[in-house]
Amino acid sequence: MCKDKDTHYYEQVYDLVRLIPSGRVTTYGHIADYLSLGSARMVGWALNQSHSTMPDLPAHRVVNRKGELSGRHHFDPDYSMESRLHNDGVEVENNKIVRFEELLWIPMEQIF
DNA sequence: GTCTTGACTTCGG
DNA sequence: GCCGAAGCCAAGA
Repeated sequence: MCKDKDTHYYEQVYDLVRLIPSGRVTTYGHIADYLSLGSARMVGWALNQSHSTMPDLPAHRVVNRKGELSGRHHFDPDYSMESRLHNDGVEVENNKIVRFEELLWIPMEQIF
């Protein structure tokens, strides 16, 4: 870590998303709050760029505050979020995470 | 250089 | 409880 010019805020987002355990999900707001980005939109931008920089990023575990798979449209149709989440043991219904609050993974409480 | 859009969140009606 | 608007920061045109 602590790279000179490569220390972009997405790097922290990617690293945090990678730390998300299987079967768990998190929200943009919690990531932005933990990284002190100030806006959840920064997380969305980071994940948007992650398609080129970090294709292996488990972004399917990141959803909006409603527990909705808002970014599923940005995923590959053959590897949709529902499929990956279901593979992780997460139940998804109507593009929404079942028992979202129970599966919600907060970095501040887990790491800190 | 400014303006618009974007995988969001929160407040107000 | 649901819909509309504002706020926020960053990147692309």
